[in-house]
Amino acid sequence: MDGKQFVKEIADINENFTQWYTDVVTKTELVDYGPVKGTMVIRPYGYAIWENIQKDMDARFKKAGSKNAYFPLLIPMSYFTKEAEHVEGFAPEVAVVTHAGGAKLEEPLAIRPTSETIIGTMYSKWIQSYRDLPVIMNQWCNVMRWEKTTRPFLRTSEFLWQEGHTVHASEEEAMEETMRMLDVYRSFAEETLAIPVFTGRKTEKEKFAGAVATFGMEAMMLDGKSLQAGTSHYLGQNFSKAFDIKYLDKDSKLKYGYTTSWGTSTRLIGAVIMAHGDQRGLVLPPKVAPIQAIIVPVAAHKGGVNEKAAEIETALINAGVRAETDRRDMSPGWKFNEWEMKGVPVRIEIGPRDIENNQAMVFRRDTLEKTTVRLDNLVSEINKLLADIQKNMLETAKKRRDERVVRANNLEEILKGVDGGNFVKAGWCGCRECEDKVKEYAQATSRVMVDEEGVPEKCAICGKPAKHLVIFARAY
RNA sequence: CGGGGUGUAGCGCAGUUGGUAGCGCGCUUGGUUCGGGACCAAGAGGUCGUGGGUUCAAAUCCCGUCACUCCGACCA
Repeated sequence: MDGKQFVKEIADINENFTQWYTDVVTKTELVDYGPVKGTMVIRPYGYAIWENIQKDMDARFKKAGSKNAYFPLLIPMSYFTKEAEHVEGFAPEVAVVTHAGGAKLEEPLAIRPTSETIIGTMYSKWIQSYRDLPVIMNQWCNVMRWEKTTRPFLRTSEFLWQEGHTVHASEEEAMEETMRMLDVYRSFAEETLAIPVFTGRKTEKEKFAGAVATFGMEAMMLDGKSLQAGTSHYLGQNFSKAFDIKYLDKDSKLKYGYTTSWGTSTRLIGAVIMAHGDQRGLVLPPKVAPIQAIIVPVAAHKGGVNEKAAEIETALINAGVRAETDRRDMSPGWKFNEWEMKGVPVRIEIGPRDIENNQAMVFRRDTLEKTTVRLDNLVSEINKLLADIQKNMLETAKKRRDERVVRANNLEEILKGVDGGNFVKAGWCGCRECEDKVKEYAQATSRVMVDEEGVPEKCAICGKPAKHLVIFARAY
């Protein structure tokens, strides 16, 4: 048997990307489907990725002055009605608890779809003076949005995320915070997930319900579609006025604060899968891979093999590598394929012949290259290799993306661009009608505005003077 | 919420003139194997999604219902 039989297990990545994705998340044991429609069970292997994401991102938040807290899951329905746009935007997808303790509740309770309302309520109690500002808090939690169609990680009824909520004394400071966190997300995506992203402001149509301005980061998936991988919202005084977040300023005047919120979710795991995967399955960036190096003993029944494998494992763990040894009683080929499918960045094969020659076979998942490494240098070589894989994955993804960003001067070109699996940059006059036209004609939406790259003269849709340079793409 | 598809062993499926359920993988036990999904032998595992109807007899025919899934409209 060659590798072909194995490859058949995962759908063809080019022929049916959706099926490929579903195969990858289930066959690699990242998730299982939950009993309630649209919910997912995150299995240990998938959850470990999330833990690595959390750890890395959390350190970046702390560095940016944020502290973690926790707010309740259940929010009185009346809280939502305080901000008009917010309630209108979220009402259709809020799950509501009507009964508890064996009786109907006086007031229904919303299962949080996001926590602006309850956090705003608490902030209004906590903030008195300009000395209390800024308030920068984040919570890691689950939220629930009753989506019509769902897909593991990308859109599930319940998902894990982090939501940061801040209050500032001035508009400038709040805006700065909004952009700072957007940049934290961008650097995290590139440095840790090895995913290049476009960041920029969202159009009115695409912004968060209740925000003054929404900024997002968009990542290109292997099929050329875009995934919104994180958002940072400038909320102005919309929420501070709705929730009465006021402080007494230096000039003894009572003023409303300016708030922001920012979030990323387990969708990031979906982004990693769809930005790096290949025909064999997952390809995980070393920084988030649950297992960075898998050791596969060959002919383990022969003397010294298991001992050598254990020795290598210990040395790697001591050097800070997440290493494991696969001691299952299965043929080596089976293990090779399984760990490749699961995206482990580095595989180390150790057998009698290697031990004799004081070496090990080392395989890297990103390029599928196999080399021999002397046992004396193994630990340092693996560490070097992991760093190189991390770097190479970003470069590869960036190159792939940059080749698929095109310009368009009219609707036909926009359609042609997205049909070819590209991101399309085009001038836009700023009106909703033109945005709707693109949606109707090309099934593509505006992702972010990247005005800093230079705004073209004319709107590609209506021909009137352009106000923005927009990236249009089909999106998840 | 509109259009299509599928429900049979853990997974993937086969099963029509209606006659009491099968294949591959996986699983268990024993043995031989082990450098790219090993082999032999013996096993375990099913109220055929669900409710009703027709019939001596239903996985199979009829009616209802539920679930899942794909494609559209809505969304991190």
